[in-house]
Parts: sequence; C-alpha cells; structure tokens
Amino acid sequence: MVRKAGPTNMKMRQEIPVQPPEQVINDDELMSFSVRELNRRLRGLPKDQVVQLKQRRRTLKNRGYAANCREKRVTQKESLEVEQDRLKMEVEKLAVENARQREALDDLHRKYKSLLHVTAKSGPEKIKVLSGPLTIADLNKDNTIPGPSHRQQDGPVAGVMVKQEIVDQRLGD
Amino acid sequence: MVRKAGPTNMKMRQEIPVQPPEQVINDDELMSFSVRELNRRLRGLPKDQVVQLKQRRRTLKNRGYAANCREKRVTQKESLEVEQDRLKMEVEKLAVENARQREALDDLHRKYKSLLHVTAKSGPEKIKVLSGPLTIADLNKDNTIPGPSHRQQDGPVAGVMVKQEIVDQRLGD
DNA sequence: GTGATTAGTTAGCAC
DNA sequence: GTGCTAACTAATCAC
Repeated sequence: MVRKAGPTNMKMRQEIPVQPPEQVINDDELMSFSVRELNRRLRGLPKDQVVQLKQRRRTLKNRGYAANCREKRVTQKESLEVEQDRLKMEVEKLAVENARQREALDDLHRKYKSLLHVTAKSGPEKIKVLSGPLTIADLNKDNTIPGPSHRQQDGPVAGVMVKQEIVDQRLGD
Repeated sequence: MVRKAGPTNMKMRQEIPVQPPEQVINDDELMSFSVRELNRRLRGLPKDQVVQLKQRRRTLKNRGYAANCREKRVTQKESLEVEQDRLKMEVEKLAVENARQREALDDLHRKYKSLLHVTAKSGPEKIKVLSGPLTIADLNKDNTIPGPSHRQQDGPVAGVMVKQEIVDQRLGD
C-alpha cells in the first residue's frame, strides 16, 4: 500500500534494506501469500530464519493496518466537516426563510387589522357570516400570531435578524 | 506525563530501563531543565555521553509532543461532534418554527380573504381609507404570500413537513 | 492469525 | 532548539 517506488519526497521513514537482495522471499510476497502458501515456500529453511520471516510478515501487515487506520481517521474527519458545512447552510437557509415569513406575517396582520377597522365601522354584525370568527376585540387583545414566541430565545440565529418593530407598531386608533 | 508509577495494565510499550539507577541525571530533569541548566549539570562528562543524553532529552520531549498531538486530535474531533449536534438541533428548531409560521400565515390568509368578501359586499369603496391598498382583485390573482417559494426545493427538512394543502384550498366563490 | 488501535520512536518541516 | 505531525513499530485487544 505504501512503500511502492519512486522518490516520494514525502516525510517518511527511511527504508532500511533489512534483507539482502537475494532473499528467499520478497516483502510483497511475504505479506500477501496465504499461510499455507507461505509455509510451502519456507519448507526446509532453518527454524530461526522462518521465525524471523514470520515476524517480518507481521510487521509488514501491521504497517498496512496502521496506514489504513490513519486513512480512516482523516476520512471520518473530512466527513464530519462536510456535514458541518451542509448543516450551516441549512441553518442559514431556514433562518432567512423564517425572517421572510415573519415579515409576510406582520404585513398581512397589519392589513387584516386595517380591513377589520373598515368592516367594523360599516357593519360589524356581518363578520360572523364566514369561517373566521375574529373580531376587533380578538385582534386588540392578541397582537401576535398563534404559535410559540417568534423572538429569539437564545440569541440571534446565523446572522439573521427579524424585524420586530413592525409587529409592535399600532394602528392609529 | 506518562510512565509514572503503578501497574497501568493499559496497552503500552514496555518501559526498558535504558539507564542504570545511578545515572548522572534522571529523565524528568533531563527533559525539563533549560539548555543552560542542563549544560551546567553535564559539564566535565565525556563528549559521547553528553551527546547521548541530549538525544535522550530530544526523545523524551518528542514523546510529550506526540501525546500532545494525539490529545489535540481527539479534542478537535469532539468539538466537531458537539458543534454537529448543536447545528442539528438548530435546524430542527428552525424547521419546526418554519412550519408553525407557515400554518399561521395560511390561517390568517384565509381569514383575511373571508373578511374581504364581507367587506366587498357591504361597501368595497371604503377599503382605500387605510394603509393596505388591497382589493378583491389582488387576492384573487395572488393566492400566495410575498417572498420565495415556501415549498421544499430539495426534499423534506429534518423530518418536518409543512401542511400545504391548506394553502391551496379555495374558499367557496 | 488477522485487523484495529494506542503509545512510543524517528524523520523531516517550520519557526 | 522547539514543537508538530506523518509514518512506522510494538503491544495488546477482540474476534
């Protein structure tokens, strides 16, 4: 996986040629052969050399595991960061949308109230004709829209502020 | 920092006592003294032993740096995860708030439309008296609220859906 | 035996 | 010299 060829000029441990070139088996083979295959090749060699080769096999494999482990670590970190960015954009988008809705709501609320004034003067008894059972009294005692507080409860969100002065503004009556 | 005392029974390299107990200077001192202080203690020792001690000092310090580096890595990862959770909650909160506002807007819009019907029948010429210059024609050609599309453009958000059928529902006219 | 992970070591860069 | 980090080695754990 690592240790391939070419002057990598990366910071990397110096490869010390532990084994002379005419070794019975090279590192790639030593690392990749199955145990059965390996034993076949090693048959007849002095015991201590076999032990030494097995240990080298283990070391070579460990080298790969370690590289794998590092790779995994950075990959996971990158995933976290990507997700992070996605979430930040999501929050920003929703906050903007929220502010827009808030404004639209205030706007409509104001218009509704105006209209209600006109209606009240020309004939308030007709209000009950249709679905919304709202009266001037309802609007005056409740200047906000049903639902939870629209104000920030734990500070401004993602740099977007809601224009709240509009809501509190009274019509001239 | 590590290597203190007691059977840690953690997986950890075996501590090989490189230096006999009656060393000229112990590891803690070797590592923590300033260069000047260290040189004072080392005065008069054979050159190669000084070199060797300096190298050991470097190694000991590197051990600390490595631990530091790992610590930093996990800390940063944890920070990322905490921030992740915070953002997820934020998104959820905003999405819920969005849905609520959407509903409130639809609701008010419906009521406004109803009221407008009543007003139109009893005396539409009075509508111009107050700020909102809306007419029945305005409402009929424009069934939505000013602002961007309220529908999800890239899929549902954080498991919260907006009831949209209410918006498209027509009053009986 | 294999694979993963942790702590320690070494090389190499940057200051 | 100091501090940091990538790659490596060895120990240790779980399977």
